[in-house]
Amino acid sequence: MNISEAAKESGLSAKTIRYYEEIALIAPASRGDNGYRQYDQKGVKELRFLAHAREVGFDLDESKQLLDLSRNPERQSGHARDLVMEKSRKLQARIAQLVAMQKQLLEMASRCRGDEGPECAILEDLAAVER
Amino acid sequence: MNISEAAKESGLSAKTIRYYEEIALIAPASRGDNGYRQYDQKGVKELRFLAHAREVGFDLDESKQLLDLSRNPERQSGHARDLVMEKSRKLQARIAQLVAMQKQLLEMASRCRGDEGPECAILEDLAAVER
DNA sequence: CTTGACCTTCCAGTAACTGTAAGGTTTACA
DNA sequence: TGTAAACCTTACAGTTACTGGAAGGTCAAG
Repeated sequence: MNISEAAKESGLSAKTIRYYEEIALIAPASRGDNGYRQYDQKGVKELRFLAHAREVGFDLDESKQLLDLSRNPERQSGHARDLVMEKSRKLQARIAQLVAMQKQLLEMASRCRGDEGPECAILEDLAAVER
Repeated sequence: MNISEAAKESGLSAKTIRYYEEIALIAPASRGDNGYRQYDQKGVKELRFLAHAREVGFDLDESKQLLDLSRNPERQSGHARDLVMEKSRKLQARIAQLVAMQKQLLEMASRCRGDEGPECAILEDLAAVER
């Protein structure tokens, strides 16, 4: 199958697939007589794996580690688990940070009349020395 | 005051301040005889404003809009409020997305023994067609 | 007078792509 | 048979918001 079908099947864009090949995240695809990249089910499965890993928040480096692990029959499941738990911890921290931002935004908005006048606590909040 | 003191006072790095000047987010600082950038309280206040806006999640473009608003005495508070509410909505969506990721990570981890053996539901989850 | 801590500019690199240009191939249809 | 749309290719630039580093000028202390 050509790259656009592999894209459809995997959930990645054709551009992204070429990019993953370029940075050696995946092996170079075999080529047809016309020079077009050819993908089989095995290739698509790897692409899907990467798409899913990215979706749940792994960066490319981590996704590659996971993929290498999945390719290795000698693997230790503890490695995959460690990666996931570490990611989960980081994600938890990031969520807490965003929740705090959100709270502050709503607080600022509630103290701003939001009419045609110039008075706005939002702008004062941002200019203040400490928060 | 020199750039490193302005950095300390504003919470930005000296590098970042130069960068903000370069992209015209702030006006070019005046220079002393030695060519060093000079900052006064007004300049520091703008830098602090930007630092705070970034901290609560605005990107540089949005931060600039807010800063322009704060500089304009003819401003309408509704504009600032709109920016904040829009950001709040986007943040809410992002948080929901991260929470969903987090949930999935924990679910995957719970189904992986995490020992020296190769069996690991995490890797199967990632390889699966749909989730 | 030299050492260290400043400051300057400029260029490269980061993450993970996306956009665009310029061109070759394939397929459908009139 | 011609041609236009829809593929494919590579290569390079742009994105966001900086950070790091090199090469060199300036300043304050001892």
